[in-house]
Amino acid sequence: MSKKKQDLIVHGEQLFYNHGFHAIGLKRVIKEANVALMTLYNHFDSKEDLILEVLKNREEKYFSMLKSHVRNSKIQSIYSLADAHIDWIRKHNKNGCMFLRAKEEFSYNDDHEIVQYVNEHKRSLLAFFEELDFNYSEAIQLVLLFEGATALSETLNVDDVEIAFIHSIKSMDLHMRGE
Amino acid sequence: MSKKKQDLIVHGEQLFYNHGFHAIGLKRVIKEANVALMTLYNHFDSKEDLILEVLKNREEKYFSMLKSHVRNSKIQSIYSLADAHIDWIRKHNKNGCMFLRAKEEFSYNDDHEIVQYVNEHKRSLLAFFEELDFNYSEAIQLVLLFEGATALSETLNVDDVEIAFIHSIKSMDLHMRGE
DNA sequence: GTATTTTTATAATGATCGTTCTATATAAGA
DNA sequence: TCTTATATAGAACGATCATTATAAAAATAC
Repeated sequence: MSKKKQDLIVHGEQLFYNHGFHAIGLKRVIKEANVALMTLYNHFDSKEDLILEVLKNREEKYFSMLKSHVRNSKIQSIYSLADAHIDWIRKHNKNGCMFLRAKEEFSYNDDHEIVQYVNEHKRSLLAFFEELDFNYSEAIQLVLLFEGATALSETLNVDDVEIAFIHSIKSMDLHMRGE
Repeated sequence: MSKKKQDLIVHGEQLFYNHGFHAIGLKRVIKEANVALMTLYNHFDSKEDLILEVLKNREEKYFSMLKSHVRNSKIQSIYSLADAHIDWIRKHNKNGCMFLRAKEEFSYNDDHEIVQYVNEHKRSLLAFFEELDFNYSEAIQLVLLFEGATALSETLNVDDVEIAFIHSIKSMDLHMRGE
């Protein structure tokens, strides 16, 4: 991938995530990426096309991070994944889930490519847990806890969120074993 | 409160919630509320002032709903509150938490009145659970589950979310009793 | 019924938006 | 060296944005 294109994606991700998709204009993106406007339109069809590529790039980073934390047993995996998710929040997610934010901002049209992409992304997360041999109900519970940790970190101290998050995972773990 | 002002708040809430704060212009709000532009500016200082009043109105509705579901014991209360929260999601929250969305869209400035208000709102929710005699750790866990249910309902079937949500509450309940 | 307040429609402000066009400059490959 | 692809700056497009100004119409109060 072209260096300029990469710059646009990297700085686009930062700006869109920190300020919102509608709030950030392309002028700001090209300024931050140090790229000419026509270079942006050379690499991307439109603003929404850029946003879509930013999201795809972020999804790839997140899932490859998750996959690197899978352990031998499913129980070991969830604690490892929970730690990794909190680390991710600390580094990249102080402002909520970027995918949900994208869906929210473009939800005026259910058929919108971005909306559909986010729906697929969340289904992928659910499928990821199911592939670790959690059943559907358990997988949903895990996604609920992951979403909760992300959302809660927007307004509360991440250290406190981490404690509650791990505590909830533990409760779920014990509950599962008890059955 | 004036009928016109009420209409602006009601329709503003719907539009801002469904499409985003930056994505919706005042023209759209007054059109939907059937009110003249100058009437809007007669009742509100600015767009952000309208947004703030919309949020305050929504907070009042949500908390009064929650309070009406408090039961005699804390354990009875959390199941009742969990049901009520899922009902609220079904009725008003298919697009995520409006308060978090507001914070996200105005987070370019931490000192922003809207950002501070949302922080206070979330602290109020935490305090609400603490007043039900849950300790700080338990209260955070509950808020995490509530946030998780709201976020998850954006992309997954609410019926499925409800099952996972109640299941998580149950796990937490049992874990608390076990100590 | 007169006075006062509220609501209305319309237009202008200056700014920014996404997108397109033109034309020039730079760099790489043959 | 000639060609081709890529990047640049700058202007223009039509549209929309929040906000303010003006002045007439409607509703309300005394």
